[in-house]
Amino acid sequence: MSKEPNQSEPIEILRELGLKEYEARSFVALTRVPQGSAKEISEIAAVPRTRVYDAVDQLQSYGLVDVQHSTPQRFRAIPVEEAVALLRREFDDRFDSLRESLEAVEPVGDEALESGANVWTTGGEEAITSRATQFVDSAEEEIVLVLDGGDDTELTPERLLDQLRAATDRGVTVYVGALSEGTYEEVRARVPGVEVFESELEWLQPQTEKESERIGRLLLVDRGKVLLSSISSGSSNGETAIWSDSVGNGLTIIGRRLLAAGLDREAENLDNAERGAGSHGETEGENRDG
Amino acid sequence: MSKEPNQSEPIEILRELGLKEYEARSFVALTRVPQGSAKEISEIAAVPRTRVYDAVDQLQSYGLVDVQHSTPQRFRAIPVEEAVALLRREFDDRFDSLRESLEAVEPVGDEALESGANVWTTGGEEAITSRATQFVDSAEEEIVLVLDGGDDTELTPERLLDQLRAATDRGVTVYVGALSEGTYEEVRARVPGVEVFESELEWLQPQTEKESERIGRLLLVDRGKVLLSSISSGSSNGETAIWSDSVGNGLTIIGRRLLAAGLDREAENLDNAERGAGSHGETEGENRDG
DNA sequence: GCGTTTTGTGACGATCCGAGTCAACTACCG
DNA sequence: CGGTAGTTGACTCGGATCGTCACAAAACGC
Repeated sequence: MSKEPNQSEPIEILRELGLKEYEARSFVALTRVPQGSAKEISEIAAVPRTRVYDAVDQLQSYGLVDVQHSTPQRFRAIPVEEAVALLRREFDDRFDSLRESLEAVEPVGDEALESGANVWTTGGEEAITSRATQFVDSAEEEIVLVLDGGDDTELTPERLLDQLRAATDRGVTVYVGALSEGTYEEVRARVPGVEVFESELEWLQPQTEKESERIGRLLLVDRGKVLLSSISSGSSNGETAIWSDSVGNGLTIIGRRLLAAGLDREAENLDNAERGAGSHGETEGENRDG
Repeated sequence: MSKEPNQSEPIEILRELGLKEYEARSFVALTRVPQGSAKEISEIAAVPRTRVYDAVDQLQSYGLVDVQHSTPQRFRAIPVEEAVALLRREFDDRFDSLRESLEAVEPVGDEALESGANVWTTGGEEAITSRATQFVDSAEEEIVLVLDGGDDTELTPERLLDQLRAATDRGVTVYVGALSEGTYEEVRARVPGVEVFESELEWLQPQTEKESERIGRLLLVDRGKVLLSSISSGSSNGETAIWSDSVGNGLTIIGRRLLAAGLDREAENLDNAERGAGSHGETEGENRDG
């Protein structure tokens, strides 16, 4: 990927950090040359000459470039190291302010929070991992985790594995169903006390080729909390998860049944437990392939 | 209901972090209540009800809120702590990527950099302090620093004072002209070996009341490097500095003469040194306004 | 069961900001 | 003195966002 230095990447990032197109382009151009005039910048950055001045003016007020008020003017970017450090500090301050101000105005609601009584959905790999970690943390007896590993995304980050091990250490039984060799080995190595089963859950993977979504992770904690994430390969957002921490809802029933195929080797009796519940048919019977 | 004026601050910050107006408002509203429906959010956040859905949808893809797909839908913000951490991580990644990509494409220029041969201007307190610190660091013999302290802005941050002391430790003579009592004392306490003079430089402060700019700091290093910053009280950007690290230009001459009033007590002879130079005028006399 | 209210989805116009172009003004050079 | 290059400001255009509305679907009350 080092074929053609994609100089559009830093521009993109700088835009995300709040710079305008011209500002970002001009700055990147300036980092590629010891110093430059408006004309040179215009040529390197593909920015209209007459707009370079505005852009650089802004950049200067940010402290990212130095300006020489000669004729013609000459511009110079501060070292990359310095620039990144500058921006980082700036945003760090914002994060601090954000937390303060958010915590300051938070109290408004008076109703007690009725935590976990239904099914929620969460987006974003980070947030989902966070939720999964919380679930694992709260486990008292049993954890069942099925992963569709062996791909690009990192569904088993350090902290999640750490929490899994912590769970085993405190006596929680951990079952892991791995759908790929890599995940299988990795989990086994990191979490010694785990019970790994190569489940018969291959059907979790795309059943119809056309579908652009596939299962990411499936987590069942203490037979009451369930998290199921899907990953859309489309251009839209990445991982989305539905989860619940309350027992007795449809999702839990489904989750149990999904896991039953792999679990009944380990604990056959539990299968019976919700077989009764399943027999009268959930309305949630989505995706029941023929 | 009750609109506290300060709840607009987190919204502002969130916008700076890339969220849209409605997204920011909705999120802040959600942090103020354990959970809420679209209607409630609409009322708290002053966002059109029908647009709450779009906003929350985005927030969910960011991982900042959880969505309950019931009827009516219910929304819930992740804890503030978590949200800030999430955003912080996200931006940290961007900074890393930025640095990598910037350093990857940097080499383009072929002309050797002719460092410091003229007058530059820099914007932003951070960047200016950075530049000043570099100057102090490079000092070998003498440092002259005049501060207009006694105000809101922090023109003498820790690191600058530290560098000043380091300079004295390595044998550099440091003169400090303090225009206010507070600055005077602070510098004296932090930098033991310093020569402090209460200069006759009061004229550095606004001479005409209408002017909205005043001198921030004036730094002269080794009789060759000069940094002069002004602070505009206006609505525009804050501190701006002009500086040069080359001897013999007009700014240096001016800077020396400016300091002469305070310095000739300490070293009267130097005043004569550039009196001759100033008389016949430099060719670099750019910006010779008036 | 039926009508009303609330909720969710989509579309539409208004508005704002940034991108891009142009022309005029100023400073430098021959 | 005229030509060239540099610099600034004003202008148009387009896309994104804001704000409103209309309508279908679902829930609720009688």
